[in-house]
Amino acid sequence: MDRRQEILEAAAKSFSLFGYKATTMDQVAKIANVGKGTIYTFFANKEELFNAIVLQMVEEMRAASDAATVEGASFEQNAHARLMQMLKFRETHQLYAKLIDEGKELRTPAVIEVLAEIEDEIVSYIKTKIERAIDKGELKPCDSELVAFLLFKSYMALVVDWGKTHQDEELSEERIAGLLRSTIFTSLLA
Amino acid sequence: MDRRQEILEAAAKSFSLFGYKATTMDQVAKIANVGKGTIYTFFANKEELFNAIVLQMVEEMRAASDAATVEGASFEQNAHARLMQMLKFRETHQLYAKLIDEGKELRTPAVIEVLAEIEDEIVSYIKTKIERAIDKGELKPCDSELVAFLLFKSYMALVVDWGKTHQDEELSEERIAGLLRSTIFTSLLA
DNA sequence: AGATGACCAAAATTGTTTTTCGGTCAATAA
DNA sequence: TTATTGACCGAAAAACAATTTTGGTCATCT
Repeated sequence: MDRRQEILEAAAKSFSLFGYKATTMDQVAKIANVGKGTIYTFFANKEELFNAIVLQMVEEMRAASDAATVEGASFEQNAHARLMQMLKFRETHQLYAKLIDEGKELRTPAVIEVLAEIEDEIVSYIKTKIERAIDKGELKPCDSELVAFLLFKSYMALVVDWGKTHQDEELSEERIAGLLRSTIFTSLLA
Repeated sequence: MDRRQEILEAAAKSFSLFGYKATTMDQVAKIANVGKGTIYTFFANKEELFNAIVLQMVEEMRAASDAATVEGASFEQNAHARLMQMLKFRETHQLYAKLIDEGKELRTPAVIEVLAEIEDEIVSYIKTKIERAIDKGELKPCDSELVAFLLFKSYMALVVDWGKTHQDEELSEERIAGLLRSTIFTSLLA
């Protein structure tokens, strides 16, 4: 068997279960059935191992988001589906949920950093989708970077933040879709 | 002189300078030139004294925001001016800046709570402005609560969050105004 | 009757000891 | 020769103990 793969799987399991800080290299070595030193022949240090795992997760998210896309549907429909899909990952995906919690509670720097990178990744993913829609003539030209940022932040606010100020009553997906349709999305149409 | 007023001024000074946690009741008593026990004849405890000070600040903000309003200007212009005004308070107003920092770094619960209340206050202030504009026929009917929330979060994202992911290069006010004009604001017009 | 500051328990801070953990590398195995 | 290992190390964290600070009270004094 591939030792590198064994290590990746063990690390993914441990980070998902215990988070970054509470995962020890001894722990990972034991789960992977390798000596601790072996890990360091594949990964320079704990943080690089962690980054590798997170990269895997980002790919999973991208795949899930692409899967939520409907060929031939409007930009609005697809953008909505993709953003909702990615935001659901925050609660659904064990590792993601764990990292969000650890970032908030423990303030682990490596985790905070990686969470910011994930969000950047999402924004630039949205940005490419906007640019493609502009090329197709579906949207009118705009500052795609800013619009992607605004869209992401808006969804975050409605999906994640709203519940915190309104006794955890989360907004229905329909209400979110309706609000954004009548504000941001229509303005973007060509 | 009014002992209650002396205490309020002393507390405002101390909270602004040192934050909530690092302000002691002995400190406030000394600055106000009263015995510590006297404070407790006017305020039930430290947190109530704190709330009284924050309430003063919220009034100041509301006044500053109203002052930024131009009679006869469009909803967009006034909403923009008011929101920018309130968001500038975050850096400008010594107490507000101190509290934001303390909430983030120290995590003082009383501070976090009060910061959330301030934001709620801002959102409901925007909400009333939206409703008034709808009544005047300037805006078409909408879910004023949600729109107010979205507007506030959008401004927060552009003014406060953008710099964090883009090496602290903050967006120009003109760029912010332009983006929101071409997305949210135009959609709201009647 | 209003104001005060010495006083108290609880909480925070500081100081000390013990344990844990990331990373290395000489020894070992293949 | 090359890949793997786990005992070992210093630094950092956790656990624990000792000390100080602080919000709040109340008997005393204007």
